[in-house]
Amino acid sequence: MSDDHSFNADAGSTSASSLGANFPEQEERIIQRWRELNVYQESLKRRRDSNRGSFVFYEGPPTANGVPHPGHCLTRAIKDLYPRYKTMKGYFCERKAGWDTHGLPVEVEVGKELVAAGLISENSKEEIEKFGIEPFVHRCIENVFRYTSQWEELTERIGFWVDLKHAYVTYHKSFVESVWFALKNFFDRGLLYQGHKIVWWWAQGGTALSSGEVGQGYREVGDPSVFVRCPLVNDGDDPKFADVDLLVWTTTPWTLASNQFVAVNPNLDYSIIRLTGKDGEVDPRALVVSSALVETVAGKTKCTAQVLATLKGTELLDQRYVPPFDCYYKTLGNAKGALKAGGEAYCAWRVVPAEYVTTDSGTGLVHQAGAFGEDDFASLREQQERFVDGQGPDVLCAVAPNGKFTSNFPEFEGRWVKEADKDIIKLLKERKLLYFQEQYLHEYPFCWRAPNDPLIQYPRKSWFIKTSQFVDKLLANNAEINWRPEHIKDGRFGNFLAGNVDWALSRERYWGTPLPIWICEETGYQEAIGSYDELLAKPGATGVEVWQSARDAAKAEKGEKWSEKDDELWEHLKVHKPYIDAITYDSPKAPGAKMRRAPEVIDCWFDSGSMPFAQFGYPHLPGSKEAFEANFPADFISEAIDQTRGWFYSQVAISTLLFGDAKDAFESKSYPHPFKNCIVLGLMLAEWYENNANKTDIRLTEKEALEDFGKGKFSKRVGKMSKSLKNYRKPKEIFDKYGADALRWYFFANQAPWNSIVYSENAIKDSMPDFMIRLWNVVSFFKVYQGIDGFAPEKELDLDAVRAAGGMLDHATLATGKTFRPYAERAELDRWILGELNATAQFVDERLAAYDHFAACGKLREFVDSLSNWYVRRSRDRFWSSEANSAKFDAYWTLYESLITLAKLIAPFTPFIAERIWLQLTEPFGNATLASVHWCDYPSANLDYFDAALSRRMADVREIVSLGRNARMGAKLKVRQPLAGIEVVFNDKSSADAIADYVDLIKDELNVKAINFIERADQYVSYAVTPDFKKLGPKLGRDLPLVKKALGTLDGAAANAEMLANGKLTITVDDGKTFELTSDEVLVRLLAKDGFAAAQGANCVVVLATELTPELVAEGLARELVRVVQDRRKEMNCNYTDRILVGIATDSEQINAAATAFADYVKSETLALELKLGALENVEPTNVKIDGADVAVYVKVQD
RNA sequence: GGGCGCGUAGCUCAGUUUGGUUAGAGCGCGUCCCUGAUAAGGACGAGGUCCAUGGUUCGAAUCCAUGUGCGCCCA
Repeated sequence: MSDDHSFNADAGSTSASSLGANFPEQEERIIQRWRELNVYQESLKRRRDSNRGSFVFYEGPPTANGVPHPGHCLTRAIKDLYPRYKTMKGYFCERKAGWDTHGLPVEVEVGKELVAAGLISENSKEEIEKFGIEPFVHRCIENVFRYTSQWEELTERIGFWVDLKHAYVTYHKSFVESVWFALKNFFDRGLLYQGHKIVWWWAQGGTALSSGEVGQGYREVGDPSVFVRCPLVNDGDDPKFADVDLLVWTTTPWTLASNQFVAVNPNLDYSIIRLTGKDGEVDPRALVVSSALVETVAGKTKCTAQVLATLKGTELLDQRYVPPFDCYYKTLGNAKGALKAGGEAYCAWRVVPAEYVTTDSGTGLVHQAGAFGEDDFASLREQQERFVDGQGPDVLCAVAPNGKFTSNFPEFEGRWVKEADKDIIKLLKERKLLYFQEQYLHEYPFCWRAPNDPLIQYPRKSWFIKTSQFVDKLLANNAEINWRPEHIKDGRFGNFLAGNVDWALSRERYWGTPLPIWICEETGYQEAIGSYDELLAKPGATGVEVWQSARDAAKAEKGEKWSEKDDELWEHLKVHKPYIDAITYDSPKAPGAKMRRAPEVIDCWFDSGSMPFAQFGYPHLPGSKEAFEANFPADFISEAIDQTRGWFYSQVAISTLLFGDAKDAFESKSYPHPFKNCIVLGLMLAEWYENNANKTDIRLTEKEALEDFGKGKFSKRVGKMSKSLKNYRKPKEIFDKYGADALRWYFFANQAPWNSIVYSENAIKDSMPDFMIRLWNVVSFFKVYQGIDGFAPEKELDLDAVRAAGGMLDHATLATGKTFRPYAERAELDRWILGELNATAQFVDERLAAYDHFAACGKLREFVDSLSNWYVRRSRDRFWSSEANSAKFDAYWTLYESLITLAKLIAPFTPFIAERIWLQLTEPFGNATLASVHWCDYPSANLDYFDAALSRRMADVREIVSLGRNARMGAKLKVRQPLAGIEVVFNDKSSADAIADYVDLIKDELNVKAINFIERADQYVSYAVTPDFKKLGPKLGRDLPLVKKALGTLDGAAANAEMLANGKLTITVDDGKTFELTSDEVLVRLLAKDGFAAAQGANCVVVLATELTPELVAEGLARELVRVVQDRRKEMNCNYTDRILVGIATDSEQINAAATAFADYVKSETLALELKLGALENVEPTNVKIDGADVAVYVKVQD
């Protein structure tokens, strides 16, 4: 590292030509440099013992078994921004990468492969088990890291600094054992239990589907909607319930055999009605329906209804009824159980309450079969809760896992439930229990792997974590988290927590963290195991040999190719299926019986939520306790909003249960944890072009669509990225065309991070000019003239002192430069931009500290605009002047310091261009300056240098110039034509005095000879007086509109005069009241009068002198000549310093005269040694028209 | 069906927490200017029922209520 600057950041550039932008190419070079110099690792090392302490970042683990897409670019960019910023602020911020490796997505991928290879016939559990769990799991492991290299490439290319070498991996033994530790803790505290869960079940395939899979398979179908009579038992002998049927509604007739309850909404009104048919026949049995639906229900069978009684839903509760089928009723109909509250009640076939029952459709009474719907199951659970344990209703289920009826429903035994619907309805009709049936259109899920198989809801045994017991704590923890945007806290996330249900943890699959529960084969006694060693230490533990022999066999097969990596892999495999299943031990409860593992694996979200401690192998690995303590909780995490119920929840839930903040937690930690700040990102959308004739025929760019489909034959679409449609572009395209900084800047600067963002090439491209390109042009400008003028800060500073000060070239260091003058001695323009620089640094730092990079970007963009379009533009004369005076050095030092500081300020946002600027500016210092801008301290602002009055003055000056240009435009007088002068009319003199120093600047900018500031000029302007609403609103209230009206009718000039004379104004309004207004309670605006070349702004009016004298015209022509010659120089690729000879040949006497009169001016502007009237020999002329005359211009470089 | 978010110029979005009477930016469009910083730059213009309705208020894009359209998540 002795020669840090041997790297030429822009090889091939020469001092007298500008630096091409070439962002992508230069970024690749910088990546190379970072790699070679270990810049990231070094940046950490430099902060290891920082007295600022550490800043903790958690990487939410992506799944590496898919290709990274544009959405991942966004998360990785945001995840990089804050750690970089905090590192520069002095914090030690490690960034440990991680990989999510378990779960169904991996299994599905592998299953597909096996099908494609002909190794299994279909992607089903049965087939996989036939194939063998062992080889299947091995294939899963291989699959997990299939796209690792693509991920690593993307990570490096986008500039995401993260420690990939020491990444945590969820299938690693240490990680799995950490997860076990947490689960054992939960089990021992009674928080992990076995229960039932209603799942979407693919009966033909014998497996449950995850919600994501179910979501893919919804289709609109027509299902039967049936209205069934259930006679009330009326054992209370209430006369109003005699001969009454409940009219019960369902859309799944096949579940009626398993009916257990009828639900009503306790808050609704119900009516008992008597129906009379069209033919006058009176129904002998009355019906109970929702009062709101009486007419609708009666109308279905064209009956008229007579209301016999109206009652509240609550009055129906606990009424017993006879279910449509007696499968269970015949034996259990009179079963009772003891209630916790005392007394006893019938277990089933009662009316129960359910708030979700509505009157939108049906009858307001809903059939409930606990086995076949989540709502139904919740009702069942609610009922079970009322009873003493074991005495309440069990789940009734007349359907086998294969989707066929069991012997409990003998009429239909062996028939597929969905197919039986029709015959079930027929049977109901025969038994006169069917009131009405119709078709009902709704969305219903089908299996995504077998699109003709409808899914059914079905109960499965499952392991749960009692998260619902901790709702208050989850909410208390959540309340302390700083969410960006804020509404997540009480909105989506808070609501989700408030409605918490127990976490269904287990999965009946193969590739996942095994559930660490061992069960006695005889007594059912259960134990949780916290680590592999603990397991082996159990009395009578055996079964390791299964793993051992498999490993030996693998080793033998691989022979010499066996490596350390294989050793590691097999070490991890120890804790996975099927090897872990082979391990058994002696049951402590039954002599001779074995403890065997519960066969399930766990939800992979539990893995990711465990990463705060599992990434360190806590608490088993040596040093893990220290590592965990030092890195808990995280200061910052960020993911997209889809993680609300994913990683955000899994982390908060596990952390709250495990670490709580009270005695019932494993170890008490104060809220919030496990993260303090979280930026929730919006969704990334794709943009594509769709063939109007065929919507699946798409193109990713407008150009391709135009070529392939033809004009007007396609439409632009914006929407979710879809793997199947392949409607998004590869990140690499953007990197290669515009660079990673361009993409990062687009993400950071274009919208608040929680808004959804379109991944659009045009949008990315469009966000470049006003920041990246403008900034680069300034750097390029600086380098060009620095080279010409030989401005060399490294020669003015003491290199040892530079090094001793940290090599960061901060203000104090630069101030020791020989020609560096204190700000106070510099021109207003310099003091202005340095003030803006400090204000910008202050603002950006403050916004980043508040996790508000969007606002920070706005400020940075504004500063670059000021620097480029005002500071450099207005300082060009000083850079171009041939004199080496202090004004020139001031300009160089000001620009140099601005760029150095700016490079540091933007480093977290656009790390590549920041590095490149830093290297460009510090290269000559050799190793006296830091080798990377990312090792620097983040600039600290000194607001003493920011003069608010000066900032305002400059804004006024810019406004005057803008108005002047506006007036020129109106008068059609281009800026190249000099004018005699302008008059600037102010309302008060102080404004004019304030900007008196800028007369030359304004004259130059507007190309006029003189400026007059005048205070009142009634010939040019009139005055409009309006109230200052903010001040007068509270004071005048209702009278304000009257005052406004009165002010509007005043003679503005007179009112203004009175105000200036007395400092106040007395007005009488319509109803005769009089008000006295002080001058700061009203606003006076100037209005330009018609008939002048003038423009009005907020504070002043600029009036142009439009008369042209022959001298002014001649000067204008001379400037035309300069422009033509400069154009020619550029065409000829002259160096900036080349001297030339110029010839002008024209018949226009005016032009000849102008060339003669302004020969010196033309020569100095164009670096011409000679200006000849007439042709140059052996030179091709350029023919142009100036002011209507033909002119031949000859330019030749002087050797 | 529930929850959350969003609705501002042709397009993409700021502004809304803390109400102030002339609502901003970029892109695109039009007119023009400038140019040895060139992946440039600048000025000006056209373009807005700030989703709708009602309310609070001297005053509403902003606060409240209701409705509506879209998106996301869940059912």
